[in-house]
Amino acid sequence: MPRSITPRTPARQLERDAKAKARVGSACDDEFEVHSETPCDECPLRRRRECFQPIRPEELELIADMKQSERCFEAGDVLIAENSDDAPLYTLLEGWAFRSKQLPDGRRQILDVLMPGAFIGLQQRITVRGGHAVQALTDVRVCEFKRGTLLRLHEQLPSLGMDLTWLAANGEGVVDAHLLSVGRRSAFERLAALLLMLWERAGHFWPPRDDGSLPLPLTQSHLADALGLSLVHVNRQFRRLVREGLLHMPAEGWLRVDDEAGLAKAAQMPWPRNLPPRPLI
Amino acid sequence: MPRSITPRTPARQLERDAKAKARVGSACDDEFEVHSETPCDECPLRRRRECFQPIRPEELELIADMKQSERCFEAGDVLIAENSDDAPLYTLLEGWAFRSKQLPDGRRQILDVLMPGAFIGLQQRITVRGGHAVQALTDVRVCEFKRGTLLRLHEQLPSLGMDLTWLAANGEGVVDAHLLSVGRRSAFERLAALLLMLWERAGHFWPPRDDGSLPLPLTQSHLADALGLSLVHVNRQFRRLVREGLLHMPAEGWLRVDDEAGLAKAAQMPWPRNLPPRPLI
DNA sequence: CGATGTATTGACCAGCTTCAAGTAACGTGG
DNA sequence: CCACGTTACTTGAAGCTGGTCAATACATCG
Repeated sequence: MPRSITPRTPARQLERDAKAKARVGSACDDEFEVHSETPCDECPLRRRRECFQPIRPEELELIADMKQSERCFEAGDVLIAENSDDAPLYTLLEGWAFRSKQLPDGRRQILDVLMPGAFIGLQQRITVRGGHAVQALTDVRVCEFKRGTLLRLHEQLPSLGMDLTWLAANGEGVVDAHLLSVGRRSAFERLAALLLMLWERAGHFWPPRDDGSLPLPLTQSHLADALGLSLVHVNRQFRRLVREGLLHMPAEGWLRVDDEAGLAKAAQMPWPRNLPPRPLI
Repeated sequence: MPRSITPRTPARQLERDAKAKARVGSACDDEFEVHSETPCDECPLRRRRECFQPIRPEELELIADMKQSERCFEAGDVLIAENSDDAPLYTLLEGWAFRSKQLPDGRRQILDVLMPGAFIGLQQRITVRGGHAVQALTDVRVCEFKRGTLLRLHEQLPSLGMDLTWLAANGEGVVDAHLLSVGRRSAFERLAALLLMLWERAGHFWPPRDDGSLPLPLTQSHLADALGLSLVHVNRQFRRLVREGLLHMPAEGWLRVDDEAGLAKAAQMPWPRNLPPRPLI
């Protein structure tokens, strides 16, 4: 299986991502907004009890204290460059993003897809050796933390330090699962597994449209880079999933899974798979 | 369809790994040794200043306090099963091990190779959803920690809590790099990259033999499972690396890299790549 | 000395990439 | 309003990477 032929993402695509930066019109008007619009104790994310663990008042207070500002990025913007050694620390508040790494010749691997609540930049702060890039898939709003946040969270409230360890360890688990896919699942299984996971996670944050579909702001090119496949082959396998009645795309950017159990079977995944609530910092 | 795409590790192999458990003759006589043979403040691992960060006396004291015992496993033993929800916490003291995940039908992906100093079990303690298995490649000695170690390290010494976060985040970085390989490197590049990484890391812990070779207790079958390739194809690419004069195996289980720069070039990797010292807990 | 595990090699073929071409949707500027 | 450029999605044909099957060699071991 020539996954090793390893498709090289056309330079065109990478340029496109960069060019998106130049676009105008975003959900937020000021990229450099300095004041926090939303007080942490009213953070709408925390109301999603099924996603996030409850928090104690003193924890919330410390987090609010470490919050520096909110920032907005537009779809395609690079939040963190791959080799930045002084990356900021964010929590994703709204929108989609992804983490990726690249080979010198431009081949790109998407490591993980980020949804609200994701804690961004932990690795860059810690590991010296080349980290990963983080890029926005949609317009995005993040909460930026002050310098020294990691240390202070650990020192002042060990329970939050524990949460940081939790987030880091959980992140590794997510990549582990993805590596199993890319290494040992067929193209068909791989795509099924990824779409099922995205469908499950997206359901936690966005309400379905009237037709039951959820947003999926990944292009097939993104899916290809996430799965280690070529764009063309992702398309073929996607068509097959549709043909078999497991899912369909009512509109570009919208996905509807019609047979979750069937998709899970195609993906060789256990189902259902209730994810426990996670810490939100 | 063919699950054929992805090579399925023969059941034979997995059985073999299990059977190894039954073998006799190991470096340690008693698998259930309860007392710690080595006081933490004399831990020989800590003398490797180029690998591990220095530690303060109060940190060392707490760690020693949390140490429960040392245990030995034989090559092939399963230290942690893939779906155990109550896994212990270890630090690898001697020997080699690996982390892996499996699909229901037996296809196996090796996620990471573990060498001395590796902190084992963090993910299982944290993530509920199916974790990974940990298995010994050679006879192995580990330091087992008491229950509640994670919490106490965080609560009593935030600097150690920070180290835990460091280890977890770094672990994710390692898997990220591996995922880039499996997803986007050709078979040849992939094998070169893995061997180069193992060569580099092994050099930190084991002295070269007279012929300059280092131990490499992975069979080609292990390499295949780590790289998402078939055993046969790993062999072909390995022969090619030898043919091109980049490395060779003077004896089974021993590797000698003859041209590090050339291997790095074949692997599409930056070189040299000096790894910073890491925390040792 | 057969049994087992590991490395090696050849022959064949299939999964996936590449190349190429074509459709559709959208925004732009004339 | 309509050409025109851009991006995303589709589909077909050809060929390469890497999988499968099979057989050999070689070591270690009870």
